[in-house]
Amino acid sequence: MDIDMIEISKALSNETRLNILKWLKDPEGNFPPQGGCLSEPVDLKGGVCVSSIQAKANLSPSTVSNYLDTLQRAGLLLSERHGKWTYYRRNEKTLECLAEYIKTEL
Amino acid sequence: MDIDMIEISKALSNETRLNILKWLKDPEGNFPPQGGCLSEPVDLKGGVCVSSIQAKANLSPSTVSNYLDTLQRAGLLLSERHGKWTYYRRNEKTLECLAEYIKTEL
DNA sequence: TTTACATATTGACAATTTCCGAAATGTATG
DNA sequence: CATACATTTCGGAAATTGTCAATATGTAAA
Repeated sequence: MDIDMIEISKALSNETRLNILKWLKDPEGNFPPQGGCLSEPVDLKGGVCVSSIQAKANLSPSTVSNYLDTLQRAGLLLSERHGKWTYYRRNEKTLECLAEYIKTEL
Repeated sequence: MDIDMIEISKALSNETRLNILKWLKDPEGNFPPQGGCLSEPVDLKGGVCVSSIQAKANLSPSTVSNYLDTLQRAGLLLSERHGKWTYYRRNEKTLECLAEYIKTEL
């Protein structure tokens, strides 16, 4: 796993994006139940759809979509599409690597 | 110790600033001997003066001075003035707290 | 105290980022 | 297929950042 420290730092240097990351630590506690409208039951792995995140962030859909993309490109989030919805969840692997990188390389 | 994650992330989202932080992990290996012009011998604690860093970064003095200030305001560097020179060194405490913060809070 | 040098601050301009509304795309349903 | 809805992409205005040259400040030495 390679850490693009600049990309990650840029992604983390915004309050809302930081909040999204924290909120997704506890999806059940921070968001309404997900996947209720899906025809087939799917394991969403704690993923949350864009509109739930958008409602909590209180920013426009396009901005939130953009933020989620930024976090994903930095490797901090994973996304999975089911029907109309895109579910985003944390990429714990990257977070672990990041902590390790800071401890040993930085 | 409180971590201002946004301030720190902004400071880290620039290649040169990231390099400065890494260079300062090994001051003896990366910079010429420091403090040679001081009248009294002082323990510089691995600190490196601005002009040495500027020479290695290959940017203008004002830019480098600015970058060092940014890193210091984020708590990542410490500075100490001796005579005409300002010696900058890493603030390991913040780095440790940062890694810990990412592991537990983020 | 005049000079020289190390660093910091200021002012300017280009490049990038933030954030939105509008438009486009994908997907399910009538 | 036509519609509705979730999300993404696009285009642009405002704010921030990158970077420098010029200027200012602090300090030591002549």
